[in-house]
Amino acid sequence: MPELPEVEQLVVGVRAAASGATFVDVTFFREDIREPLDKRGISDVILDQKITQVTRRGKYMLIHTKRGALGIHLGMSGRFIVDDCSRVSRLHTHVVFSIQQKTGELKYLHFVDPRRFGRVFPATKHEAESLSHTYLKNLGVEPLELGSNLWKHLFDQSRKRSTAIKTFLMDSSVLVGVGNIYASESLWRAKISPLRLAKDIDASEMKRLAKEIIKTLSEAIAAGGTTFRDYRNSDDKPGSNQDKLAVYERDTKPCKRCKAPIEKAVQAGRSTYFCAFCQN
DNA sequence: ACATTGACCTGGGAGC
DNA sequence: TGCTCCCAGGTCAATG
Repeated sequence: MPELPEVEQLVVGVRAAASGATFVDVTFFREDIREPLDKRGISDVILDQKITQVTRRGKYMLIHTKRGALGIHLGMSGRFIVDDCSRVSRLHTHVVFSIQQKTGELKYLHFVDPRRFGRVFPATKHEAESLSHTYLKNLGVEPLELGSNLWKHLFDQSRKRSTAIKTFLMDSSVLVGVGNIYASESLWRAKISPLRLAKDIDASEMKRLAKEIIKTLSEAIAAGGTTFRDYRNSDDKPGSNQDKLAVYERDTKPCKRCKAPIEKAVQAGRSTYFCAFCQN
């Protein structure tokens, strides 16, 4: 569900509310989310601990304390809402964290996830700092951190990959943060067909693609993320980037560049949207 | 090592 | 209205 821009938005919101605050309580309402909640481990890492920083790695948010970090992944339908109220007013609220801000004010972090594909987990200090936790250790590069070197990384990693370029972009061991929406959007902007094999993309095409990935993600962050269905930021508000999408869920509608009808294909079990006329 | 598929869940929309 | 079927911003284990 949320891809890099959405998680980045979330991190900014949680950082604003939680930096310097202290975890004072946690209540678990449901333990059997994707991985059974490690209540003991979570409590050990956060309770009575001050929040030192809030960071993002790929689609994971990490809320750090002196003892380690609380890891959050929203899966497809998760929300993480900063609320003034502890009352569980939303269906599928699985965990509520109570924090006390520096001002003494209490805030409540609600983890809500209907489909339960998300994750809430503890990481030790070492696992959090060296990113060696099981969920973090195999993640590929951060597109926005690599900048102008991104194309070279993608180029090198793809030389022997006979999978489609779109599927390759969504491989989190290569590159993090690009999911189903932004993979389609970046390829449209770069005028590259999602159906082509990764190894067949030449250097100049990969430069174009890398540049468009960075632009696509950055613009989506600036627009507050993309809300198709479930995504909400930490204030429980939708983003506005869905209004700017060129191809995602626009099949049969005219291409914004050449007016040919946008097509839909299925790759690795996921829908891909593209213009067969101007993406080559 | 790499590619593909199915499994994990609930909710909403389309079609009958 | 109500039913069934299909689809959805992601990962990961299992299989070839």
